[in-house]
Amino acid sequence: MLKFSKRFEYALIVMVDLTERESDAPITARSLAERYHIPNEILGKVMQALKKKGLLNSVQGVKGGYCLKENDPGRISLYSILSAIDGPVGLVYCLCEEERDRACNRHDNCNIQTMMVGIQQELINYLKKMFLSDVKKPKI
Amino acid sequence: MLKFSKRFEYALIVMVDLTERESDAPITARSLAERYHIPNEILGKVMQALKKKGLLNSVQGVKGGYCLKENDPGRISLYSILSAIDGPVGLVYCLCEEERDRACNRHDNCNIQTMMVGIQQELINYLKKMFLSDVKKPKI
DNA sequence: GTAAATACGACAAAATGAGTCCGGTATTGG
DNA sequence: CCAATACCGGACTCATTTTGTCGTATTTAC
Repeated sequence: MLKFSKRFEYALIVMVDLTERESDAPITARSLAERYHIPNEILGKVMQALKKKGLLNSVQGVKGGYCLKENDPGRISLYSILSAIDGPVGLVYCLCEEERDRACNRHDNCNIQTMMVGIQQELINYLKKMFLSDVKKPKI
Repeated sequence: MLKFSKRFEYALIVMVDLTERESDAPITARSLAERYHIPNEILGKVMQALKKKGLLNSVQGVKGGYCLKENDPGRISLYSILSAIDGPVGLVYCLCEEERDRACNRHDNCNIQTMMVGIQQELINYLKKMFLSDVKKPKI
């Protein structure tokens, strides 16, 4: 039904939260989970994924936690967050590199592929141009 | 994972097909299903939905079938097709009128709502501006 | 050493989507 | 009239995906 995943929502929430903090002391996943009413373990995995993709740094052990790798919210695009969590954007299977095998069997007589490419590109371009710094002032 | 539904793909395929025909004689759902390798009953329901939403006309009985209600492909927007099949676009539950009850429990301290509204509006605007006549010449 | 935290994999539960089956109604053509 | 065709629509199953849970390591501050 064309919905963002919860995981992406969670990721967005914590990324925005982290950009709004002054201190860059590491924040635990647990404290963020409690603050935003997100299941603990889930948020843990989401943040691990964000770390793996180079969006967050992590510190293990007591007093550990996560903090932004790139501190300038004007350089963190929504696209980087989305693709970190949900993998590469592919509105239909045949446009998703890693899922080509699940594509339809229309191939040569597919009459909508060109259109799909256009829609997808438009969406991706927009998400690449939207940064966390744009939160309060959405581009119409 | 932010994917269009198969039903929407199917709807798009048949709508494009119908705009490319010269004759406006009704086409059976079955023949289109066979042509594009789409399960018969599924396509039937998709086209029924398109009819209900005023995008197609239908003729019952032998020699019956479906044809476009609006013949000018420059007046059929992708948005009208998407919302006919998948209901109103709502990238997250809290932005979907009919699913407010499933929204999160962050409410007042949700820090991403403004951003979400922006993304969704951008997508909707684009889909409203894209018509079937733009199929072969996608806007970059 | 213990407690608190990340890291990670396997699993369970819930939600969604895709597809099937059934019977009904309308219309054409013989 | 009758049979065949095709639209209509609801209930259901099945598969996939998403979401969430559990358990267990590993790291580190104190």
